[in-house]
Amino acid sequence: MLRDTETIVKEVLNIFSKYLEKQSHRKTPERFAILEEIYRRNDHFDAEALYIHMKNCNYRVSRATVYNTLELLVNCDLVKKHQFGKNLAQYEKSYGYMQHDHVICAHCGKVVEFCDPRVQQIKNLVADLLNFEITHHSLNLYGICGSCVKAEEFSSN
Amino acid sequence: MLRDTETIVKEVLNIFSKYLEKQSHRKTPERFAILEEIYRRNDHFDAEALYIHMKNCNYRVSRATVYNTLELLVNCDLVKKHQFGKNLAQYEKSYGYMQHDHVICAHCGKVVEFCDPRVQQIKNLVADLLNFEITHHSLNLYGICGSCVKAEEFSSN
DNA sequence: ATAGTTGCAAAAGCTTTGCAGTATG
DNA sequence: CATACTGCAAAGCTTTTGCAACTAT
Repeated sequence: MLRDTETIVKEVLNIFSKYLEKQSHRKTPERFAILEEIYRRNDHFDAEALYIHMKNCNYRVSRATVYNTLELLVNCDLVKKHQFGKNLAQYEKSYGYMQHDHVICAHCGKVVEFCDPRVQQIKNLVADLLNFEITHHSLNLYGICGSCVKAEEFSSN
Repeated sequence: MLRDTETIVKEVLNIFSKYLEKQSHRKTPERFAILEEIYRRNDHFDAEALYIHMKNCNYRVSRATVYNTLELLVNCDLVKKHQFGKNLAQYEKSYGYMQHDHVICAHCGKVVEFCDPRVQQIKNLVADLLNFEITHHSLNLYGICGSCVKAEEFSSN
């Protein structure tokens, strides 16, 4: 049974609050507002989109604070940061979500998530063989999604 | 038996030449000089480092040409482009190399290569399940390498 | 009270683009 | 000889930084 958004928002605000306390960081309204906005939205987003969205909601935040807060949220594992081949960081909320990786359509930009236990096996083996303490990973598959393939076939006929 | 650098350089220059011809692109001395420099060097590099290196070797090239040529080389599979978590593209020569992935040390920046057949299995399964034509992928593991772990233990004692 | 945070704007860093000149096919 | 390519410099974009004002503790 999936918990509703309100419950999740409460939980993450609480987790963030405890994290800030532990790290002796200040609990500013901006930080909580940004976290809340992230968890009320879906999908992947970049820093600029989040900033614009905050502005549209009449929050008075700066880009600097958005970047600052995103970094904190990444550090306490409430948000994941990705790079899907472009020079642009993409973020996504991660609390309560299963660990997953991404397939990206090079044509339409669509991002689809998937999960494969073999990724963990690879991490374990590499950590062992190469003597690394692996903290996280990034696996992106790039290609063309079904609908874009069809569109291509259509236009070439 | 590994072929020597000269042989490999000749082969890639030849491959690039044929690629340019096929695509009706011009065979300029700058393009070949850049390819040759890449294949005479090792490890990963970024566009700026390559540009500086060309300058030091008294080639008269511009950044624009470096970026332009790198894109061509990526397109004909002679060079691979990576993003190791930073907003900075890293490149590496790929001809004659086994397909591999990377482990990156978050402390010292060291990049180690590894190869695991399960990556291909994952690609096949995802292509099938999600109906994608996968063209390439990027798998990076991030962590701390053995020597950096030791250094940490040392400094905390 | 004091120092961590904020907003703003400027700067930084990587990459792309516009343009006039050059050289390839 | 037409035009793709080049160098150079400027612009573009994302992200970071400096600083004065503010505010959480």
